[in-house]
Amino acid sequence: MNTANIHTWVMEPIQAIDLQRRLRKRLVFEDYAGQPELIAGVDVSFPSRDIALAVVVIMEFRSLRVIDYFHSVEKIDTPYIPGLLSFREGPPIVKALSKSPEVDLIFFDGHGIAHPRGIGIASHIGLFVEKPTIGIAKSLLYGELKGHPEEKGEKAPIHDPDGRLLGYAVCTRKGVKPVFVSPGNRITPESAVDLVLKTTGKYRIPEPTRQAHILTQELKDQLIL
DNA sequence: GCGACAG
DNA sequence: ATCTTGTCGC
Repeated sequence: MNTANIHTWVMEPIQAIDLQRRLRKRLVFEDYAGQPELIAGVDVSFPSRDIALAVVVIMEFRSLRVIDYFHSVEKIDTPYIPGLLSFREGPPIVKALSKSPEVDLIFFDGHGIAHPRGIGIASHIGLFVEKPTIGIAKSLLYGELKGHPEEKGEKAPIHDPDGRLLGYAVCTRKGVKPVFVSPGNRITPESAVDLVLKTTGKYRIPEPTRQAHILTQELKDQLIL
């Protein structure tokens, strides 16, 4: 009997893949079309090979102003393997989220369901929270793109081999590579794109994730190793 | 066997 | 992700 649950992170790749196949069945495909008040952006940096620093930025949706942030530092032995990112960055992220206040929506650096087994980091971590999560990746991991958005606001669908919609490549700034948006949990591809565009300013990366990334780098330089 | 491969 | 300088373009 396998007693592995969502709180289990350390295991061999084969076991991790098996766990993903079981966990993806728990994902909820309902929609979230409300106007959030508080949102969060999550990112992770590595001050050294096996030390991960996760940051959760809390911001106000309407003003996109950073209200507060929380972080955690953890020793990580799990290597990075495409498709298993959540097993490497999950531990510090969940710990930082446990220190954070409740928000209405969370943005992650990586994919949601646009993943080989339909459960990227935004989806996996989405199972830990009771809120909608969105995955925003800087490059494609899985799925086929039909088109190339060129103007800000335009999007091109990402489909799996069977033609099912996984998410969208979204142009967040004219002339630059699009960001790949997919639902983490409890949200639809369309709403995810809508919220990404509403939280995008003058940069390619939406503010939640962008601010989290900036803080992750600044805090890294303040650590005494 | 070959190519692809989030951060 | 991380290691690293300058450089092309809006």
